[in-house]
Order: sequence, then structure tokens, then C-alpha cells
Amino acid sequence: MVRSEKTRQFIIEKTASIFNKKGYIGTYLSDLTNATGLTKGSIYGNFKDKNEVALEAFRFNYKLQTEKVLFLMKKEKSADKKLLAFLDHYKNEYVAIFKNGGCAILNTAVDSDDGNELLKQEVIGKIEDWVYRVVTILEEGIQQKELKKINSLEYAHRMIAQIEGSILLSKTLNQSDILLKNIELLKQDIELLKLK
Amino acid sequence: MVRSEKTRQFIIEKTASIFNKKGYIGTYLSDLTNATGLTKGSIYGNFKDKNEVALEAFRFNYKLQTEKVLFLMKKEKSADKKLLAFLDHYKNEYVAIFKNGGCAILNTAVDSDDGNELLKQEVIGKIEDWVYRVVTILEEGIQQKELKKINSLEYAHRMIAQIEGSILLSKTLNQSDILLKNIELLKQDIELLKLK
DNA sequence: TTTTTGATATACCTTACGGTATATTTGTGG
DNA sequence: CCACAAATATACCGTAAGGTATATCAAAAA
Repeated sequence: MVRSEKTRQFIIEKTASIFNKKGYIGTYLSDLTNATGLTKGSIYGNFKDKNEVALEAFRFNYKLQTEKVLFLMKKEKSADKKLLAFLDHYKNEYVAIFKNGGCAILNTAVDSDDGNELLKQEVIGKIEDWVYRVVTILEEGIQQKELKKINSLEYAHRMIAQIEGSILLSKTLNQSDILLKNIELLKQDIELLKLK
Repeated sequence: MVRSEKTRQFIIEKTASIFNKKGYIGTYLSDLTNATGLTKGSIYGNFKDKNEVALEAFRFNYKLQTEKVLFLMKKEKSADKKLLAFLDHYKNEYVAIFKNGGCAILNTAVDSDDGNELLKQEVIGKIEDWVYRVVTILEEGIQQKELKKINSLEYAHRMIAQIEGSILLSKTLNQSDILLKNIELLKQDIELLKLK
């Protein structure tokens, strides 16, 4: 019981970045055995199929990227501080994110857009979570008279789009300043949202 | 001479959207033969390998997406009109783009980020072209006293990031209004740039 | 019309993919 | 410390991937 759960976790940890870099089809079982040092038998003893590994790998990558920032955001009390903490996260963590293959949501969304329906639904859910989280912060900020009245859903969509697009450009062109500058601009936007 | 060029073009046309949807590794030779009705022998008589087909397919997809809008932009004289025409393009063509598998730059950038170096260099070049084009329009507009003075490279990066991110969100969530709204916001930004 | 050349199809090769049945090993409760 | 259950490794399967050598066919030149 304990042993199998450990191996399962071990496999996920060791293969998550590979899935993020090479995608579902591009990651072969041989990649999984090489990365873990385990055999196919062992992997299939812990997972139903490659799809299940890929799904858990995505969940792991997502958690890896969000756990820290969610903690930091919870510590902040005001809406603007929460949002600024969120944006700062990319400034502080983009090197690690890039080393891990880039934003898991971006990669998996594109990768699963044709074909892997399970993975696609999972990534849709995560994006919706993300949008919901930003919207909630904005709404609370508006209600607390901390922020100007805006359409918070539209604002969230725009912000997230800009972040994802910036990651794409920065990573592809290998120019981290694009991401850093755009994050800075988003932070300025937040400042302009503040009431007092 | 003429015949082979025709077949080559035929193969590219028939397979371009498949590559855009399924990616390089995910598109099999069987997809190519099925889509064209030709045999592997015929395909390999016209292309060195799958990589070459993928490269030409990307070039075709890129051209398909940009040819029309470049023509429309050239017709406009002022910088702001050129940029608005460019933005309107997404409003008018997103259905066709989505049907073709989405933005070829976005898909190919993510797809080739690990592994396919040739394709990656090609997509980098196209993004740089795109950035350069926007920067040139902005610079000319500034020089002609049509637009306010801004850092045109940063402006271009932000604009492109927002477009790509919006396409990603819209396509993944199947909510075209996200793209449409963000294009509208970008158009408003352009209006604010105008001196007149 | 025949010849020749370029284009396409056929048949085949090697490799390795995802997956599974079975044997072996390892850790743990009695 | 032994027996048993759970976990891992071994050995194998069918399929299809990318690619190629060769045969056939079609079109244009002689």
C-alpha cells in the first residue's frame, strides 16, 4: 500500500518534466523507463496506461507551478497585493518554469488540443480554476472599495492571455526580458486599478 | 519539372492543417498518404523526409494566415489604420484559423520547442518578422507625428503576446468572445496612441 | 510512334512503439 | 525466520512507424 504509492509518486516526479517538454505522443515508454530506471512492467503495475501517467504528470507540473504562489497570495490581505504577488511569481520563478519545459498549461493545452480528450478536459478545468481565482480576487477588491469597478472576467482573461503569450514569446525567442517587461506592465495596470 | 512541383504543392496543401493540428511527431506518414491519396514512395520522391514536409507545411500555414492581412495593411496609409487592419484580421478570420487547427506560430512554437530544431528556427524567424513588421509601423507612425512616442519594441511584444495568449484561451476554452474582446481592447489601445 | 526520362506505386526492411502474461524478487505480518 | 502477498523485472506480442530499393507507369522529346 505504502510502497506502491511511493513508486507511483516517484514515476510521476521523474517523468513530469519530460511530458511537459515532449508532449504526450512525443514521450515514449522508453523515456519513462530511462528516466525512472524502472521497467515497463513496473510502470504498468502502477498505472493503467501511458495516458494515466501523462495525466498525473500534468497535475504534478501544475501543482509545482502554483503551490508556492497560492501560498504567497493567501498571505496577502488586499486584492492588489494578492495580484502583485501573483505577478511577481513569474518574475521570480520563470527560470525554474522554463527549465521544466515551460508553462504546463500552455504546453498541455496546445499538445492535447487535438486528440487527447482526457488531458484536454483536465487543462480546461485548470484554466477555469485560474480565471475563477483572479476573478474572485478582483470582485472582492471591488467590494472592499480597494479597486475600481471593472468587468473582472474580462480583466482576468486579458491578464492571463498576456501572461501566457509572454511566456510563449520569451521561451521561444529565448528572451526573458519580454516576459519580465510584460509582467512589469501588468503590475502597472494593477496600480492603476487601485482606488486611493 | 512542372509536374513534380504541382504534386509537391498538392501534398503541402493537403497535409498542412494536419501538421498544424497534430504536430510533427503526431502526424504520421499514414496521415500524409491518407490525406493525399498518394503512396509513401510518391511523397518521398518529392520530399527528403517527413521533416521537410512539416517545414513546408508550416510555411504554407503561415502564409495562409498572413497573406491576406499583409495585403490589407499595405492598402492603408497611416500607422494606426494599418494596425487596426491587422487587429481586425483576427476578428474576421479566427473561425478559419481555428478550423485550420489554430495559430500556426503558437502551435509550432510549442510543438518544436523540444526536439525539432529546424522547425524551431523557422518559427523563431517568423515571429521576428512579425515583431519587426509591427515595430516598423509604430516607428513610422511616430516619425510622421501620427502616434505618441513609445518604446515600439516593447509595445509590439506586448501586443503579440496578448494576441497569442488570447488565441490559446479562446481555442482551448472554446470561447471565441475572449479573443474578440481582447482584440477590441487592443484596438482601443491603438486609439489612445493616436496624436491627430 | 518510339524512346527516354521523370514521377508514382509496390513491396519490403529495420526498428521500436504501446502493451501484457508470466516469472522473479522484495518487503512484511504471523 | 518463514510464508505469503505485493511489487518489479523478464520476455514476449502484434502493430505500425519512418524510410528505401525497385518496378511500373505516364508524359514529353526525338
